Amino acid sequence: MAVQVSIPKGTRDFTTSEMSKRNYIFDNIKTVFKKYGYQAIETPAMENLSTLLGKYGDEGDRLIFKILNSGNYLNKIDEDNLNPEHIAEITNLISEKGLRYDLTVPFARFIVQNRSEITFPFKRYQIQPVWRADKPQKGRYREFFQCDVDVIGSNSLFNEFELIQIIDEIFEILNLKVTVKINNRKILAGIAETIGESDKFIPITVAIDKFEKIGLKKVNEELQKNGLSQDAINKLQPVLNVKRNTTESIEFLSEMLKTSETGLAGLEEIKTIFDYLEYFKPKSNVELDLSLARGLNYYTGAIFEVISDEVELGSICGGGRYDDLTSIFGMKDISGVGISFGADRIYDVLNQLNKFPNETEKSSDVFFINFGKAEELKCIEIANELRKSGYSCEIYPQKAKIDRQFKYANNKNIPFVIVIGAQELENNTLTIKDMSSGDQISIKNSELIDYLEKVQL
RNA sequence: GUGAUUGUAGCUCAGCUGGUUAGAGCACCGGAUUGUGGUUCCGGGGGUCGUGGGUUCGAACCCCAUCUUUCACCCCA
Repeated sequence: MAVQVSIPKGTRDFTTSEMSKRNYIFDNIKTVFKKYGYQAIETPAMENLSTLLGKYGDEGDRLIFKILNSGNYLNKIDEDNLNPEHIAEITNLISEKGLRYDLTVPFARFIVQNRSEITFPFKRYQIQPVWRADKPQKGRYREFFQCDVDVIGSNSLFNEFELIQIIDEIFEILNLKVTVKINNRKILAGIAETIGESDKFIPITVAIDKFEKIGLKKVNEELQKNGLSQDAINKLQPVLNVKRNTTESIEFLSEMLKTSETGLAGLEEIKTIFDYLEYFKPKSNVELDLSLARGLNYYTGAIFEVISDEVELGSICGGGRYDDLTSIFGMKDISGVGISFGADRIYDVLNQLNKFPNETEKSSDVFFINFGKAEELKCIEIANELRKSGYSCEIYPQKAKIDRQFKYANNKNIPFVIVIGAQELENNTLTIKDMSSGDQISIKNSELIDYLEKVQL
């Protein structure tokens, strides 16, 4: 080969057919967001490192792509300091910008910076790529899209309920059967409190979060490794090893959390959400799942996760309430709740189940064969009329062999091909071929729109 | 970051214990068919075998390094 071309590790090109499928997902998600009054914002691909660093833990900091300063970025470097021990300080001197790692932290920055122009409660959605310097593997890329929808500046559990409605509506439109799992961080905190290990709350949530994946035994091992007493682990067993439906879980918790103020508050929140759901009756399963914890530690109240009932692929949507996200940027007491749809995983699920509608593949409704200058002019005239009526159509841009042009139309999945040659031009007719059946008929130019309506294109 | 794994034509892959001119299918181009695609037949172009080094009379094949692919862990969408 002449030149070796490639793209960076963990990134992808999207072909025309992949893009039409991706847009099918994005368009449907956006439509639903807008229907509930959420408005789009965008933030820059890069943020100041001071905005990003320290928000995702040490692990996260390592995964942020850093951007070299422009110009002579070495001019602040002292040669004596050039060794791996000083990597953090050196990084500070040569880089002050990084690519965004998620949409939530830039959103918090956005709120603080633009607070004077925002009407609270603020409902926004944001669909943009994010970047992580992770090692790529199955379902994990270095560049991927997040579709976030959040409402900030309102404590009401109505917002949690509305997000469940949105989840339910989107997956109904996409024709996917899903289960929405709900839990509450206050319940988890209450559990940690009642088993006497409040200070180990974070390791407990991290371990519980793995329950589905690694099973009870390994969760217990991990808890032990993190210094939980055997007594506490024993007390935790009934939470994990009994399968309960939502009602049973609520009963179980009201007994267990009797002595925990925080835990009972969380339970009340869960009850309120399920009361809303009594009226609304979602199509998806919505259940209280005590093993749901979510790794991200900025969540403080309700947490959500959505999994496909038909394909095992991890969570395809998740989120929760965070009471204090903007305080890291100096704006206190602003509570928010939001969820993020994993477009890449939803794509994989739809693809595996073959649930993309066929028309997402189609490029145009009608294709015109080009026979030469005179015929081409006629085609332009008819094509413009079709476009006015809402049909998409294209004319082959130059005279070429007929079979070549038909092949082109076939490869682009165009359902109808119109042939206007010397004969048709003379009689003011056109020949239209239905590419799926192979039938073709000759009709008057004026009958074309009627014909297309009849075949319900 | 730790441990495996992959790389041969645009794509998917064959290629024997190392042996001289590296193959197939699909795609592409031309023809059978100068107004008919998706099915048929014939022909054609396209590869310094990821890259660099080493062993050998001889390397796609063995050794080392490096990049890349995929996967598990960590973490996460």
